[in-house]
Amino acid sequence: MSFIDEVIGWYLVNKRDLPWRNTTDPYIIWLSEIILQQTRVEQGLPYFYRFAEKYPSVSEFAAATEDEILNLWQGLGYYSRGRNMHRTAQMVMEDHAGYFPKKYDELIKLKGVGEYTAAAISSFAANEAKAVVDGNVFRLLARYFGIEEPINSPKAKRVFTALANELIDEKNPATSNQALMEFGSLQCRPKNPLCGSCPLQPDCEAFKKGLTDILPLKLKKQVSRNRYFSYVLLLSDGKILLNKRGPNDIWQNLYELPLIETTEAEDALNIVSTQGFRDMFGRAEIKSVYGPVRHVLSHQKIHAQFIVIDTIAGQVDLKKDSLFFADIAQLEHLAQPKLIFSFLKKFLN
DNA sequence: TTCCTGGCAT
DNA sequence: ATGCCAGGAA
Repeated sequence: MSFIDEVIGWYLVNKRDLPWRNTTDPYIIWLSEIILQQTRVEQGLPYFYRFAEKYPSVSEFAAATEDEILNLWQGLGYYSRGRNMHRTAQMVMEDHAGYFPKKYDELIKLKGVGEYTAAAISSFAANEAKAVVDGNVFRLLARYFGIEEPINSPKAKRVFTALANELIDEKNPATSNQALMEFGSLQCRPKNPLCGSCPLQPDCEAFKKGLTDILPLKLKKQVSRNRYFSYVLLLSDGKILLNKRGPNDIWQNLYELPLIETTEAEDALNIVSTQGFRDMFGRAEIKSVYGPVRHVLSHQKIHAQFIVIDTIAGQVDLKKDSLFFADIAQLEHLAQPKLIFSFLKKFLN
């Protein structure tokens, strides 16, 4: 039996029953695929249900505000996915009369939809024979064929996509694609792959050569930079001072506390005497300090401390127009990075 | 603690 | 080539 037939046979027996596998609605499939980018099924599943329920079709999604989308997205990470989805929903309403596209060539034009997602939606919704190549497929192919090209090298995507397109079952592209990913995810998993029960074991190059632990090869990522965030918590009359983050940095359009950033770790006492702090708050009394709290992103390590201060609201200078007072009760409607909402949740309760 | 996983945009 | 996020595993 051929490689792909083995994998499909395994899939039909072992597949998980996931909600987006029981539909050919490209909107629902798109929803699930974007949520599942860089995200585990178990983590994405509750978000998928929330989005599918609140926005049953692309028109409801497009009618929402970006704040509403990001609020529902809160905690999932990679927030550009949420922002791009919002723009894409509006593109679909305007350019496609509300009919979500299902052909690869149209899908690839949408914001946040790259080669993988376009192949996934077009094959699942319209049985287009485009091979999906996600992390699971990279790993499975690298091992089975003993490919030593690092999967994050510049040419890797070309090489693996070409191979996957040769292997795809042209008669059942949707099942073929699902099967490859599910097999990679559950059987040929990153750590401790289940070679003992693997139907591909006899022909697997990595297994035969004892290379399952080192394949796929991956170039080392560079070190991350340190950033020191001193957040200022100012409560006044049941209101809290917030900042909406802007472009060209992490957490775009999300809400956080007012922030003094420094290049080194600084004591809270030094922070309140910086020009940036004085501009915003004038003189203030430090009531307490929490931290440091470390928060790791792909290329940055955030060292945060939270400085609780006391001052008179009237003295606060809101000249930075991204600063504003919000009702505490309003907080749950404003999307915040995990670092912020975890702290506020703990502090305010 | 540290390490690792995971698509797209620029 | 590099930045974006969170959480599970080691």
